[in-house]
Amino acid sequence: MTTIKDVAKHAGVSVATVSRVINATGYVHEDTRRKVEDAVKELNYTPNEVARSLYKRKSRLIGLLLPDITNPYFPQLARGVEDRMQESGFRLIFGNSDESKEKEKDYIQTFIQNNVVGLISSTNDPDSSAYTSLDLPVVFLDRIASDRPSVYADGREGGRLAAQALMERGSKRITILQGPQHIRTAQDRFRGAAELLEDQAIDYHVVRTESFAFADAEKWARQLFDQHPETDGVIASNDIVATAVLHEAIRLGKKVPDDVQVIGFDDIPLSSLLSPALSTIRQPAYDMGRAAAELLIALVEGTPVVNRTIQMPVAFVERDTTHKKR
Amino acid sequence: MTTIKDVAKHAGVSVATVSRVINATGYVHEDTRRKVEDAVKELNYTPNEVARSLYKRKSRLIGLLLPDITNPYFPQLARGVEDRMQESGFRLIFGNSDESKEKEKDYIQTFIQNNVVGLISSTNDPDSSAYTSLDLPVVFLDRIASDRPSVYADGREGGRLAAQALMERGSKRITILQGPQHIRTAQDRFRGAAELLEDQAIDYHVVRTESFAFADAEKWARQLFDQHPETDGVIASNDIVATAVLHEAIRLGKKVPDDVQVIGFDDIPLSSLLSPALSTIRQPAYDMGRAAAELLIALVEGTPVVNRTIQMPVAFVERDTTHKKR
DNA sequence: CCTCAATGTGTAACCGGTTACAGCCATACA
DNA sequence: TGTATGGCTGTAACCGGTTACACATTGAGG
Repeated sequence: MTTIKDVAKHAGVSVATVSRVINATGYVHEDTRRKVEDAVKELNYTPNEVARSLYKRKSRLIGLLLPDITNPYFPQLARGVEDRMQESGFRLIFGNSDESKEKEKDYIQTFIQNNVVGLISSTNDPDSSAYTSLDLPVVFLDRIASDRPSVYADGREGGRLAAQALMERGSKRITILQGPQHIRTAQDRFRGAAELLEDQAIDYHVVRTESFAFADAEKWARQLFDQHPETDGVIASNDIVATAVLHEAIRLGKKVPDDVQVIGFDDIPLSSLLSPALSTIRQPAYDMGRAAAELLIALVEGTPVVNRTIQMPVAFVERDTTHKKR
Repeated sequence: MTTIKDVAKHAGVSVATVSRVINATGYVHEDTRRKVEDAVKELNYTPNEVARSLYKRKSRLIGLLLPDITNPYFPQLARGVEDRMQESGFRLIFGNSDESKEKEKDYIQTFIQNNVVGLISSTNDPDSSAYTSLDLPVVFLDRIASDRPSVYADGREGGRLAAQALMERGSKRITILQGPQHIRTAQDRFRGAAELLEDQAIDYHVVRTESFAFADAEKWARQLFDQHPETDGVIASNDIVATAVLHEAIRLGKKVPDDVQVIGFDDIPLSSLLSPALSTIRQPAYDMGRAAAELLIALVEGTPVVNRTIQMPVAFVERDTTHKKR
């Protein structure tokens, strides 16, 4: 490995001068600069980030903590984050937390040990001491921390949109799958939907669900049609759960959307490929990832930030599990 | 941030002794050890990995380079890698290459600058100088580099299995979607299928395809039924492409599997959720990720390795886009 | 001709760890 | 009693950069 000393020797200058050239700081004579640049090129030198990071107590690394990259919603977030970070020369250290506090703490610990300059996390508990006691810039992604930087979609509005879509398309006996209690964004969606249905004095039922995993979702889908067989409209807590509902409905010989309409949440890539294609509330996951990255970069670089919490818009995506409107 | 000096002062010993305690090296008196351990606990000290890494010229970081985490096949690989690495205390620096050599080089560069101890890559060109000139352990994942460590599925056998499955289930006029020419694993699948059909003297056509993206796949699906309308069996280059074929078949009013059978490759999570659910050749993506991680760890730690190239088994997964066999 | 500021460069300390080496003490053994 | 040996600890060099500071040179202005 070639070091700054090699370059200095090769160019016949001191390491300080080489450092000045590669960082474009201080005074360097034009001729000297050229000599150094030639040496750098000739020796194919690139500075060791570790040494830099040690002295500066800052790296170009960002920690990214997601519950599970295997869940089809998260790759899009991750990609958005990565693309934006890459544009500004930051790299990602990545971890799956499996929603376990233990793992989260573990990762945060090693992130710090590696001098990351910031952290993007989709945690269920932004108020845990693991985060509050951190003196790193943190941005919460797809999660809400009232007074701290976060980027999330307008779940409340999403819930309303879903309820309204079903209503307008003739569903009378709606069942809402509530989504995990400990995930604030899921509860916002639920509240949005429930709220609107109550306003409109529409009859609805609620089925509690505990996770977003498909295997569990099948169970709740069964339970849904078991307990509320008269249901003619389902608002699922996300697209995975909606898919399970769709399958169960078909298994029971119900026609979708004629016997029962289904709406999901997220608009993961899968949704448009199902048959019937899933109507859903779209979250702009990729853009959310980018926005979070952008926000974090501003925080890291000390650029003044006007909006520390960014709420992204959601939209109803009409496909084939809901009636065409007129 | 508390440093080793703080701990040393607090415990009334030298930094060397503290270092010995936390690394369990050299001689340390039992009483001293306890004092140091207490100080560590009290100050909540964890060693700075960056400083360590600088002196040792080795970190606990691994580079992971995938084409696109947004493609549903890769998260499973990534997760496998991550889980195994995590078990041995390694962290991942992650990047999407988009199959661009430029980006690959860029990432490899910064991986090196961060003293990663190894690299796992799904590159299309393992023989590029970017890899051959590297003096880091590299494991190629889902890609084949004849003489260098790699983990991949048996595509040839997969192709054969696919062809055989269609044949046994009565397809007479089979079309194979060839898959990108520059991806060796895709060509192996193709060759396996073509091989078997030739052996059995079965009539088949080939449609060339250039990528795995869904948007492109729709185009080729159209082309397929356009050029070879009599096709009664399709071997797709992967599940994404198979999904597009499935959609096109349904759009054309063809019954699947009665008019045309379809087989994919990969068995991504999506496949079982489609209706009809997609029959496919399964690659054990998660396990492949784990295996690659395991191999790399052995390489990094200098453990003797017997098999530097690991070929994982594939299997036919019978679902609803092929006839049930009797 | 003197002074001062701007330009240009090198020396050495520093970041936070690891480790070679030297030195000290206690015990064992001749 | 002298000496070798093992146990234990501290000092300081080192990893590869950055930067404070000192110093030299040059040209402008009085």
